[in-house]
Amino acid sequence: MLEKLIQSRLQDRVRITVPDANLATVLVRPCPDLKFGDYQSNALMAIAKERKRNPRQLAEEVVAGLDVSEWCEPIEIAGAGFLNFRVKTNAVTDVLKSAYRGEHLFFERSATPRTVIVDFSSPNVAKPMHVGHIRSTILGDSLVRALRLLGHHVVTDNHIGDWGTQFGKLLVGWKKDLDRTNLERDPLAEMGRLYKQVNASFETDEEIKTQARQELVSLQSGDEENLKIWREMIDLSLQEFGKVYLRLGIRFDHVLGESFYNPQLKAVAKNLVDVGIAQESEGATVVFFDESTGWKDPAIILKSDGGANYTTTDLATLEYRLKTWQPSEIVYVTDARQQLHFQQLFDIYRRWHPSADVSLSHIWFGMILGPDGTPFKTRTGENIELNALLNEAEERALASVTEKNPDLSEKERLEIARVVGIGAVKYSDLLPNRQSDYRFDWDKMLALTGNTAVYLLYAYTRIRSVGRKAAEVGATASVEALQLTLPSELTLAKHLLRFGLSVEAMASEYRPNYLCNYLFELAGLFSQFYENCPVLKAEAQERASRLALCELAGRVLKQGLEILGIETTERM
RNA sequence: GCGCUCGUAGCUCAGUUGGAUAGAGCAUCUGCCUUCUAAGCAGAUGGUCGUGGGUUCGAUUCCCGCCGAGCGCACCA
Repeated sequence: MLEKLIQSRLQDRVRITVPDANLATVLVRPCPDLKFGDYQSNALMAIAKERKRNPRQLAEEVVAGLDVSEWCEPIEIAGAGFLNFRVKTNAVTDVLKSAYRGEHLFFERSATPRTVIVDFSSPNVAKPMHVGHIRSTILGDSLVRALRLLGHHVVTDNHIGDWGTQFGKLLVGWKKDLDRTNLERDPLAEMGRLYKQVNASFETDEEIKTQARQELVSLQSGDEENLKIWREMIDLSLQEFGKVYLRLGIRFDHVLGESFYNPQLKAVAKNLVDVGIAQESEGATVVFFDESTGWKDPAIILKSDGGANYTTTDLATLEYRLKTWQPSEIVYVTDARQQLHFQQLFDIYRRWHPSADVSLSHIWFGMILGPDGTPFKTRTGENIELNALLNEAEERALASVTEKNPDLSEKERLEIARVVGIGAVKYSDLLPNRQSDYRFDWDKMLALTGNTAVYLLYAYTRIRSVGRKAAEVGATASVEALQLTLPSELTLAKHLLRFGLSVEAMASEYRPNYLCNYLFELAGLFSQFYENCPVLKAEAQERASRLALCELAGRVLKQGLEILGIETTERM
């Protein structure tokens, strides 16, 4: 919070001292080490360099006219030209007081809200969601939450895979061997069984192959019976996906699957040919790319059998979204392997609609690996189903809670296990840099020590426990009594002020790990405070002050976890 | 062959316009529960940031070469 005020005033001075400087680079950031101060700006060194000026001299010039004495001690110029700001305790206390009164929670809503479409999760009909969907789903959802909290208008659209060649096989299986009882009990398992069964004989059995092709053609040409079955497969799948999303606390504004765009595909392809972007090659309709891209192979728009593929669908989807919601940005959250596809998609779209004013971002992420460093699968090489994975997380969490706190009722332990188990899965997915592959490790994820959801949730329960005990003895928090005297109180308070920076950093770079690390530090600083500063045993004035500090730390921790899609619990 | 990403402590990983002595967790070792949940806290040990050059006042970060790993490159999505 304070860094924004300091930054704005610093920018004012730079504008006067160096009129042609790019003020967007004049940023105030937390110091890497508290001994330098609380906030710093390194911008003047870069500005001096561009102009071949002495950086310290420029710094002195700027600082001479810079008055931030309302919030800071005298500014220090250090080293090659760092500006170090040390905030006054009074200024920190004032921000805490306004937060306590509910005027803000250490972040500001964006002054320039954008409309952002976030495309994430996108499971395939007739297949259970599995580990491959975890990152897109959890990462995408947390980005949505962060953007919304900052005041942006977000549209979420689950672009499910409800069309494609797999339906030929599924229809054959459905008609030949559907077990209604199995279907009612576990629709996705039954559809998966049918698919596997047909698929197994597909390569060797010419008859099956022909049947599958015929069923697909028949579906695509509007055969009533096949359409009916297809719709039933979609309905059942959506119901099952809905159960998983409910467990994860995720909802979508729209579910417009690939099939929604079928009516547009031919026109899209024709238009691309008409304007000279697409051409025929080896029987297919394709788009070649400029030599400078280095992409030798073209993207296929229409296969030689006339069918469209996902580049075409994605182009139609893009058009529809722009027309329907006029977003300033569309964000696709998918795995790293689709980088080339999205680069090509964006390239084609830019050529197709050069004047479109929208930013297109592919937010990609790495793979989830098993303990041995290879892609995470079951022992038999199958994908691990998301539902089963969440079950195991809850079971493991339940064992942990039961061991640590056997006196709680079973009902309460089950609820805690749910929050902790789901939270642990989410946190372990959001903590690593999204672009790196990470190893899925149950023990690490649900470890009672280290940077885990468990640690953050435990810190939260300690805060809440202090609050409950205080209420029992009639002690109340008072923000007016707030005084930050001990180092651990002041350090904790200053960290609360940085909450907004971490949320903004997360939202602007689509990196939830920034917020995870902020919250881990917050929980650590609270624990230090908790060790060093008795709350309930303190004298009245101090007790009221510390209760207020606890309350604020609790609010920020809860809000931060909420951005990550993680619920909190009062006890554990 | 071309392209993308990566190589940081024994292990798993952070490292936010290039910035100040490179950080965390785990593991190992040492302390702290008659005190608000010890699922905690305090401290110690541990790194030529793959390697060789270059740009810079300053490089884990930017550029180039080399070594090693993963992934992707015409009709699946």
